[in-house]
Amino acid sequence: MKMSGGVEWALHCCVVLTASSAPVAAAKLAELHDVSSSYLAKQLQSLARAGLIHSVQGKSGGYVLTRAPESITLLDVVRAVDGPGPTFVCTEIRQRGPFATPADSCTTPCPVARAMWAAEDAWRQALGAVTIADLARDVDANSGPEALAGIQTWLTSGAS
Amino acid sequence: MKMSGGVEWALHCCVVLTASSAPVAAAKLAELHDVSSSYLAKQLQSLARAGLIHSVQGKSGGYVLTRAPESITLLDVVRAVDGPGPTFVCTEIRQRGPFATPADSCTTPCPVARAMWAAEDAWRQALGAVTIADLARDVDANSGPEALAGIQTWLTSGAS
DNA sequence: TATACTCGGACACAATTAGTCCGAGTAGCG
DNA sequence: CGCTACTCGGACTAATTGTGTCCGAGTATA
Repeated sequence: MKMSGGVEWALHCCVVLTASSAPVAAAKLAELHDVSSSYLAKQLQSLARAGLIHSVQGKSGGYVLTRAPESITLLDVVRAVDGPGPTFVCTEIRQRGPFATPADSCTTPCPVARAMWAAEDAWRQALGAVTIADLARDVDANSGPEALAGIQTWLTSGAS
Repeated sequence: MKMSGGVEWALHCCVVLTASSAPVAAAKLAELHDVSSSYLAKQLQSLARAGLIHSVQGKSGGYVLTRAPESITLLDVVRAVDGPGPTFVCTEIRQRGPFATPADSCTTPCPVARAMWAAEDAWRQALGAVTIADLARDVDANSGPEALAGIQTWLTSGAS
């Protein structure tokens, strides 16, 4: 069970988009991170479909955050890119085999599934407690404020 | 990102193994759950490699739990079957591209990775707090104590 | 000692993820 | 007002991982 690597790209892109209010093209983000622009486009499309970013077309188009960074959680990004479904899927093993419990007795989910889903909920809650703004602040604290500032000027200027 | 379905099988097998102190063959467990015996064998091998169950060879061989059910957590099973590695892998995006932060400044992990790993830790902690014994107790409460008892007699007797 | 039953690892197949490509659409410019 | 150039969007292909199967090595039993 490995998480889609696109999640990492999407998160970094969201942090970068924090620095610019003007639309940023997918190719620019790809060059900034030195990743495949074609593939990054797919992740950005997922974010757009989920309503986290808005796409503006045309000559000077690109992507912009739709909401304030404080109101976008990591859970939102993960659900958008990696899919909203639960990681653990219960196939109702208890209803199969010679000792199958009858279906009418299965009003509550399987205890195994309950425990696994409870752990997933803890994971989701932890992800939902962190916002993109928190990440941007941490990046500032780590790499210094001049980093994001430099990126911002690089994004707005047409430099390659 | 979907968890390996074998985790579900392995957990149910561990719960069933709680009921029997004698070795249980993989084929028996497969028939009980109505799943592929060949594939279930692979999961049991993973559990054996991790030291959670012990394999007894020979004519009346099978698998037995090595420890008490109270000391086997769901995290142990998940790590054994699904792999111990983290679900989120950091590819150090920050060290790439025109604004790459130099490697010597990367003493602490990327903030993005830190947040993701913190969420994973919450998930693992929740999994580590539940034991196979807890699951068996819940199954008893749900399906009634006669269910596991019947399975136990079915396992020990040579019935097909 | 022969045998039948067990696990164990090596071998194919399928599904999901990763990555690429070209077409539809739109804002800017002449 | 039309053209151009640049953007996103979805459809297509390749690689990796998970799923499922098979047969051989080993051991307790009779």
